[in-house]
Amino acid sequence: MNSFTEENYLKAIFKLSSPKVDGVSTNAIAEEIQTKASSVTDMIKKLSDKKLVKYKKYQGVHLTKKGKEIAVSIIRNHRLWEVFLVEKLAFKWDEVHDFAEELEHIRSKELTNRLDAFLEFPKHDPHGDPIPDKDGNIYNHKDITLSDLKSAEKGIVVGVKEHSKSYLNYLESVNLVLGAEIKVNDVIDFDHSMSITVNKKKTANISHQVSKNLLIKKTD
Amino acid sequence: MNSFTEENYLKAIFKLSSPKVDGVSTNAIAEEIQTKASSVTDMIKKLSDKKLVKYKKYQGVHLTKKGKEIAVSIIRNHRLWEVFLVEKLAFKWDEVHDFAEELEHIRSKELTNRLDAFLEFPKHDPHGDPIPDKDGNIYNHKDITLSDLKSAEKGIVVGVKEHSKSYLNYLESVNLVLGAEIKVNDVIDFDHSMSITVNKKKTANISHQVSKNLLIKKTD
DNA sequence: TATTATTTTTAGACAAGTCTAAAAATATAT
DNA sequence: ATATATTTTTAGACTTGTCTAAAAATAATA
Ligand SMILES: [Mn+2]
Ligand SMILES: [Mn+2]
Ligand SMILES: [Mn+2]
Ligand SMILES: [Mn+2]
Repeated sequence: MNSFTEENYLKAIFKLSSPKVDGVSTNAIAEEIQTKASSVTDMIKKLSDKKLVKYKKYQGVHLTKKGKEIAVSIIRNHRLWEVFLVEKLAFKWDEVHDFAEELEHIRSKELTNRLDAFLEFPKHDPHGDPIPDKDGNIYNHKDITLSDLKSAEKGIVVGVKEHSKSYLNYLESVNLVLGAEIKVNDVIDFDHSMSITVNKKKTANISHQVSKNLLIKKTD
Repeated sequence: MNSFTEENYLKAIFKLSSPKVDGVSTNAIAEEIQTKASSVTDMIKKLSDKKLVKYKKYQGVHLTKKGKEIAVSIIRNHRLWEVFLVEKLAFKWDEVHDFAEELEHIRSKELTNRLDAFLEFPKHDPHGDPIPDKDGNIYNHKDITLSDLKSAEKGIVVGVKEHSKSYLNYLESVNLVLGAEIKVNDVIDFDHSMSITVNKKKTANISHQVSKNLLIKKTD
């Protein structure tokens, strides 16, 4: 078995991995996990001994098949518990992440699958992130953000790239929740801020900082 | 905040405390928590520094008000999650304890109270143990066991004193689940085994080992 | 009461995970 | 290509919780 700490490192490495980067850097992991680079090096060695990552000094780190499986199963747990907390216990989308950070470490295929069934196999968590299926497949939606839209284009909010309480609270205050319909009225060249209409009713002015973190599915 | 380890010690001390014993012994705690007496002494000192227990060398240990509050809140969590796992995720009563041992440490009054509400404020967990209310009050049922009944007396199963998988499995195989109606047909003097009728249908022979761990509410 | 047995505590060591400070490797700039 | 800056690793220390072996205190027995 692996400690919570080990699991959190695997999750961080998974999050930082992408086809673009060949090997996740020590510093990036340290930043993600809020610790020192020296601590990361120590842990990487341990994970490497356990064959959960592939590691060559100074060359960055890759998850092995086994390491990736564990990371994905934790993410599946995390997102399912977030759905539970919102759908069944009536928490708001900005209140559930920290609980899920703890619940995700209770790792049992049986428990996870039953929770999944109880929730009626949700496809996305309360922030629009895709929930890996029981075989570990993740169906990411393509990465279009509100900031990619031009004047007069329309879309539906399908997710957020930033999960902070303050961001989520702000979104709610302007009705930019999952499923909200957006029409772009105007984009300011200078700072890329935009004027939008939400659900055909309210008009709001949105900074680039806000629009670039809002995942959108284009309509029309 | 307290570590899982500290919380488990508090729970153990609570479990071992009773009006009868003045001070829980180091050895008893070691036995309960499956560790060495020397480790217990170390931890007791730490809990004492944190004012969660009252401790005088060689004199055993008492929970303080604060320590007791924490212990009770963990037990409340544990039992509520067990209800969730059985009622909502359709686990059996012998499968839920180990999960609850982990879930109980996610300590948030808000989460616990919402879970309680979602489960419609259950009074007992799947093993018949009382669930502390949100103010920490526990309403224990009086301690009558099947072994206290005499020939021809009747009762209803309200709980179990032993929680092992093997015991719970056995009980289920002879229909001795919570709510089962029992009539004692005969008690053998030699080994205190008894012949009983369950739910007016099945007859079973029950050893003393079994009957003394089955909590009963007398009827008639 | 003196002796023996049991319980509890202390002393010292170890593994996990973290940190700071310094050394080594790699990347960037002149 | 050399010097400088940045990243990464090592060395050594600290904390938490555990252990074994031995000492000290308490309880049981003769
Ligand atoms: Mn989250
Ligand atoms: Mn989420
Ligand atoms: Mn239990
Ligand atoms: Mn129980």
